[in-house]
Amino acid sequence: MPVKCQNCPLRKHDLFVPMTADEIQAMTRFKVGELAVDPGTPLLMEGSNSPQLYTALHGMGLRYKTMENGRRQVINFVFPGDFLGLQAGVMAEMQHSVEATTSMLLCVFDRSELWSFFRSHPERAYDMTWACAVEDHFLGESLVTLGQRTAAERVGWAFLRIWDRLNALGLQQQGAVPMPYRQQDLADALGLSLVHTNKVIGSLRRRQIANWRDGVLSVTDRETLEDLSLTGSDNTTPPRPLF
Amino acid sequence: MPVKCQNCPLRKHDLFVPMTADEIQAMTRFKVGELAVDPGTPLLMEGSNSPQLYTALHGMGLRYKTMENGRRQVINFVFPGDFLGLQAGVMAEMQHSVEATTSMLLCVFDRSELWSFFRSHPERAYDMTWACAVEDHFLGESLVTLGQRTAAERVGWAFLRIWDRLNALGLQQQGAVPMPYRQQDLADALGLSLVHTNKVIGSLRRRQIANWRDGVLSVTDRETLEDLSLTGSDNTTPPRPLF
DNA sequence: CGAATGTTTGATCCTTGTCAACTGCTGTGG
DNA sequence: CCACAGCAGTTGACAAGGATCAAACATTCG
Repeated sequence: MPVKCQNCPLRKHDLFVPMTADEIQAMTRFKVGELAVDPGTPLLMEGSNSPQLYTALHGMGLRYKTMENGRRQVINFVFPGDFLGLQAGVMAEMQHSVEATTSMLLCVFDRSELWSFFRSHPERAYDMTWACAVEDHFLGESLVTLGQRTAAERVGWAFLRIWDRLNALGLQQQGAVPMPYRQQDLADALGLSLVHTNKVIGSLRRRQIANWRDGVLSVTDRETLEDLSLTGSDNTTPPRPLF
Repeated sequence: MPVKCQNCPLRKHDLFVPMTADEIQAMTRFKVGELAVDPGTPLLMEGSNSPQLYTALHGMGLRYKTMENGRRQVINFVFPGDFLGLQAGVMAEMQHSVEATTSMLLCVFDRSELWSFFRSHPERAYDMTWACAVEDHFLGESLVTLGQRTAAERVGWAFLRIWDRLNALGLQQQGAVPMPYRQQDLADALGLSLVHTNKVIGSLRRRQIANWRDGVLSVTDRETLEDLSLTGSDNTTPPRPLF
C-alpha cells in the first residue's frame, strides 16, 4: 500500500484522495511506483537525462552542483514533499545533481507522460508551475544570503529556515528537528569553509542560541537568532496553491 | 502596430504568428497591451500583488531584493524576452522587485486570465513552466558563483554570461554588447563591494581581457576569460521548448 | 559655475580561508 | 581483543582576500 503523500505539490497524486475517473486514469499512468534508496544514493546526475521525476515522501537529501575545480555548491536541502527532476522533465537535461543523505522513499513519475499530463490536467500543471515559482523564491533568498550576509548571519538564517520548514512538515518535537547532514554540507550550502562554519556553530551553541549536534537541530533562543540572521519569520511561503 | 516579439517565452503570443481561432481569442483576452517606461521606473515591487505580468520586449532592467539593513542583492539582469511577474501570478505576491534600467518596452498580460489561459492552452502553460525551470537553472549558476568563486572569477563569469546572452539575442556588434548598468549594480549582483568590483574590472581592462566602459562590454580575450572564471561556453541554455 | 552621480585609486582593517594537529567514534581485520 | 584506518568534528595559528574609509577625478545637468 503506497504511503499517503500529504506534501506532494501535485496535490492529489496518490489514489486515496477523491479524484475524478479520468484523473485517476491519468495519474496511474503518470505515477510509476515508489522507490526506496539507501543513504548516499545518487538520484539525479548533472548532465543526465533521467526518464523519471520524483516526489520525496520520506527522508532527506541534497541538491548540488560541482565546478570544474572540484568545489561543490549545495543548492538546497531536499525535504519530504519536494519535487525533483522538473528541470530534466522540461529542459534537455539536469543542471544539478540530487543525492539521498538519509534513506529515502520516493514517488516515481514517468517523464514521458509529463506532456500529456500537462495537457489533460491543467490544475496539476498549474501546481507544478507553482512549485517551480516557490523554488525560485527560495533560490532568491539563498542568493541574498550568499551575497549579502556574514558568516554568522548565514548560519543563523539556515538554521531558522530549516527549522521552520521542518516544523511546517510536522517533524518538530520539543523544539528540535532532524537535520541529518554533515557540517561540510552546510558549509557548501552557505559558501563558507568547513572550519569557519564549525566555529560559528560552536559559537551559537556556547551562546545557547541554537544547538545542532548529532543530526538534531534545536533552536533555544529564536529571537536572538532572528536578530542575528536579519531574518523575520518566513511569511513568504504561501501555504498552498491559489486554485 | 505591436512590436513583434521573437523572444517571448509564450511562443506565439503576438498576433502575427499563425494561431488557431480560439488561441487568438484567448490571447487577445490575455494580452492587455504594451507599456513603455522610462529609466528608473519600478515595474514590480517586493510584497506587491500586481495585476499584471510582463514580457520584456526592448530595453534592460534589474531584478533585486532588499534586506532590512538596506543592503541590496541583484537577483539577475532583465533582458529582452524575459518573463516578469510569474511569482505574483502564481504565488500570493512578488518576492523581489523589478526596475527598468534603460527605457523599456513591455508586453502586458492580465494576471486574472492566467488560470483560464493555463486551462485552455496547455502548450503555453508548458512554455511558462519551461521558462520558470530555465530561471531556476540560472539562479543555480549564480548561487555557485556567489558561493564558490573568487572576486575575479565572479566578474569574469558575469561578463561571459552577459555577453553570451546578449549575443544570442543578436545584440552583439564587433565583439561588443550593450551593458547599461552601473558598477554598483554588478557589485550587488556578485556580492562584492563597489570598490573591489571596480578594481577587478580595471584589472581585466589593463590585462586586455575584457573592457566594460560607458555601458558597453567587449570581450577581447575570451579564452583567458573562460579560464579565469572557470566557466565553459554556456551549452546549458536549451534553445527552445521541447514541444 | 556648483551640485549630483558615477568611477578610480590608495591605505588600513578584519572577516574568513587555509594549514595543521588532535579528538572521538565506528568498523574492520589480524 | 586490540590495532588501525577512516571519517566527522574541534581548535589554534597564520595568511589573505575583500571590505571599509577617504579622497580625488570625470561627466552631466541645471
